[in-house]
Amino acid sequence: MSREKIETRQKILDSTLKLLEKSAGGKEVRMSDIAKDAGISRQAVYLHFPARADLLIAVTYRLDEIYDAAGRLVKPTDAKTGTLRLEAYIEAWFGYLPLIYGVVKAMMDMRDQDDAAKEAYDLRMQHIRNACETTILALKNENQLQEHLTTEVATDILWTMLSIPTWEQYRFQCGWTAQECISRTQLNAKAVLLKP
Amino acid sequence: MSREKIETRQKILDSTLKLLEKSAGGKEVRMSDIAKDAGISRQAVYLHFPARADLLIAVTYRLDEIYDAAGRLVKPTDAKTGTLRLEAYIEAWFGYLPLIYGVVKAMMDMRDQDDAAKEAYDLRMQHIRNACETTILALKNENQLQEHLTTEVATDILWTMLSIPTWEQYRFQCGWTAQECISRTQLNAKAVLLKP
DNA sequence: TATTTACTTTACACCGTGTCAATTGACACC
DNA sequence: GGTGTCAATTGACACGGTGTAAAGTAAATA
Repeated sequence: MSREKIETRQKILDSTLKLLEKSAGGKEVRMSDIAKDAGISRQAVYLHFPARADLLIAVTYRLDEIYDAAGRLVKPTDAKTGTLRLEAYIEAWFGYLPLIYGVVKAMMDMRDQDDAAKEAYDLRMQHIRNACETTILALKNENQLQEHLTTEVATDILWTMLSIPTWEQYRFQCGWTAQECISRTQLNAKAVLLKP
Repeated sequence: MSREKIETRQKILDSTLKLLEKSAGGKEVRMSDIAKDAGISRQAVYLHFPARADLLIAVTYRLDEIYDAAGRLVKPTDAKTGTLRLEAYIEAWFGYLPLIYGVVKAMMDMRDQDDAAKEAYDLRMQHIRNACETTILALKNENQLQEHLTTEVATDILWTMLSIPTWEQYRFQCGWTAQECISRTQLNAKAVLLKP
């Protein structure tokens, strides 16, 4: 039955997830490591996922299920004011990011070797950008946005403040805690985007 | 004579530089490409540089010579006020970065495969951070720094605003021009760091 | 003339990804 | 019981890129 097949597929996904989460650099997680962890042969992995990139992409979807990405990142929409919404979104995204970091990192590394990986990554980043844009629009509607900023430029700026490399730098180069990344980014975003 | 040797070494460095600059992703510049461009055998490259990482590192030094990195990045020290200095430094660094981007990118990609490359890269970033710190100190001395910011946190923030991934995002994801990267970052830095 | 130096050619080891073919073991259907 | 099929196994291999090793060449130098 294909029952077995589905179970093995899950095992592969879970093992990949586990390995990527622990060695949060992604690079030293080879197909053979995944196979070994899942208790199957390396070739069996290729039976379920034609290439490493496909596996990584599938893992990101699994991840979203597990942590309810949609729910988390939509919640800030409830906020009453634009400013609160800005804060809530920063908190939601930078609160979610640490959970998915290992996998995201692996995707990033894969980008310049595999077009599908690049596409999947870019799509995700585009989602973040859209969320940034609606947040900026909320500010603009309340006439809170700095006058010299167009919607687009403001979106670019917020998007970059919330980019993964920015977070990585704060977290690992500057040694900030995850909470500091959130609260300081909230302050910075307000300083840059909002009227005085 | 070792005259020949030195000349060949230069040829290798120049070819590497040329190739890295044009295909500004760095990844598809192989040792064999470099050799071909320099008009020598691949093995001759290894005669001069034990490994790819060593070659890349050597290229960064060559680059600093060519563009007078030291001169450029020290000039902002002349600025009369802390604010001017902040602006001058952002302009200097983000003006220099495009020139060296291809090589820097190659170094970044090399980082997680080679410890020496990582070390060299980190050292360079540390230099940037030091410059950020002295800039912040200048602001602090003039009592221009936001009260809620310690020197260290302010340095971290500026350093991250000036990080290569941040610039990459502005430049290639957001499509900003090099000049926009400079002027908008100047505005943002002032908004975040300076008292209102 | 003999040696050294810079480089060449050829060949190969290593690693990780991905492919292929032959085989095994389990279950299902009639 | 025989047949088919499906998941997975084993073992081998191609490819691309880095790096190593050895033998040969041609010119400069002592």
